[in-house]
Amino acid sequence: MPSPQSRAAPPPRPRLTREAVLDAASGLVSQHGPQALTMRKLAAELGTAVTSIYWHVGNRESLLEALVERTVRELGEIRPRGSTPQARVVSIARTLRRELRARPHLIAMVHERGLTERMFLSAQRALAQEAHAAGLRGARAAEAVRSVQFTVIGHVLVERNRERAPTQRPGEPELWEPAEAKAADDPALARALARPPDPEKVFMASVRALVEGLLGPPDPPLPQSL
Amino acid sequence: MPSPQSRAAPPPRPRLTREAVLDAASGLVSQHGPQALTMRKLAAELGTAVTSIYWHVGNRESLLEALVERTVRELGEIRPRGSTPQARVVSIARTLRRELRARPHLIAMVHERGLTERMFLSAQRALAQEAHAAGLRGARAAEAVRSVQFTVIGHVLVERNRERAPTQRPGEPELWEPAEAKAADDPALARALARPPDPEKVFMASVRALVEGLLGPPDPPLPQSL
DNA sequence: ACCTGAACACCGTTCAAGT
DNA sequence: ACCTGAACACCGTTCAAGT
Repeated sequence: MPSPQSRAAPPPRPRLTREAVLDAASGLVSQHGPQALTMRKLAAELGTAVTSIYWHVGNRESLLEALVERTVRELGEIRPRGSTPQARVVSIARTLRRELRARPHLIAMVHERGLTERMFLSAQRALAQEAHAAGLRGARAAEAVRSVQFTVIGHVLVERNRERAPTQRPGEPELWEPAEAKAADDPALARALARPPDPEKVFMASVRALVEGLLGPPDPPLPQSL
Repeated sequence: MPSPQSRAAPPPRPRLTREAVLDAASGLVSQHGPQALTMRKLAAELGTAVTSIYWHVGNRESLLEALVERTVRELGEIRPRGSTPQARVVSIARTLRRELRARPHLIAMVHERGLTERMFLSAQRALAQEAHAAGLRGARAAEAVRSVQFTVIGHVLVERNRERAPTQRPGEPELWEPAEAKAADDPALARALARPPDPEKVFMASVRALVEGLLGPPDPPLPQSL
């Protein structure tokens, strides 16, 4: 007898709980996407009747909502690094990108439910501080904050889009092949566009150019030996 | 007798055709989103048996694929306007934004299937030309093209996200209310962030800043009186 | 308070049969 | 070549009934 107080009871399946349901659901979604989450599969995974799940989480839609809510909450505080406002804004952008890319399916669900922006509120505060430090004030500073915010979120969405893309015909390679390239005035440009882009490079180049356009070039942090 | 060759035939329902199926499906999707497109509703709309549809389009998934294909094809050629490369790039960005926002549901489907980028190939060509005209060459020009491309697509995705968003609690207004604003060093900034952003303004500010960061300030088109 | 199976109304898809 | 209804395997959800 493994446990003294309950003899002959069926194996120690712990009581079904809302948390257990969410965990199992999160597992299904993380691995195979939300379409893999059916109430019947979930029940099988949990070893309960389908209808028990309804008692704990209401219905499928509010189950998904709970998962999204959890994901939004999980995205932690942002700690900017760097010695100039420009560098710190770039570091915020970088951190956000990394966090988002770690949870593709769940982030997609957050996006579908229109909560992407809410997930970014703490980042928004950090950006506001840096805009202020760079000398921007009032409405202009707010505009800069939002430009960075929209651009970062946007790039992450575009990247995700590219990753899910099936092989595209006609794709960039075909369209920028030598034939076209000869006609172009810049063969090196044509060749570069024929290669698949490095999304991280594009992201960093965009963010740097945007930040410079918004905040201007950084002040030299210290008088150098010159 | 309305038509001589066929007396007593049931009303002149024209033969079911692939095009008719696509049109009806497109209507359902455009108005109520892809989840409103069920094979049974579609059949009812067309006045045929559910199974007839399968003969013409295969199955639901390839029907949706055909709709997406159509949408990608419909996005026309881009005609840049303006007298400097900078202005022309901005005009390209503007046009793309408008085209995309005219077909929200279909564009979302293009996005879900990872074809957003393919839809942008003609725009990419136009951007490459402008980057070249601005003096960028080779890999640097390609990077600029992609920065603009990613940024524009990204902003459109973010905007769509915001539009579908349910009212968010806690939202920006609550989080940037006076209480917080007092603590901030810039009350005007806090007030500006408490107001809902004007997406068009954010878009234009981002694109302008990005283009300046990438291409530099435009040359004066003509020597001015000074 | 928690769990259950039966039943309902919906799906997409296949298939043999019609014309 | 085109269209049909019946049937299958799957859904999410409700509900009365159990403990």
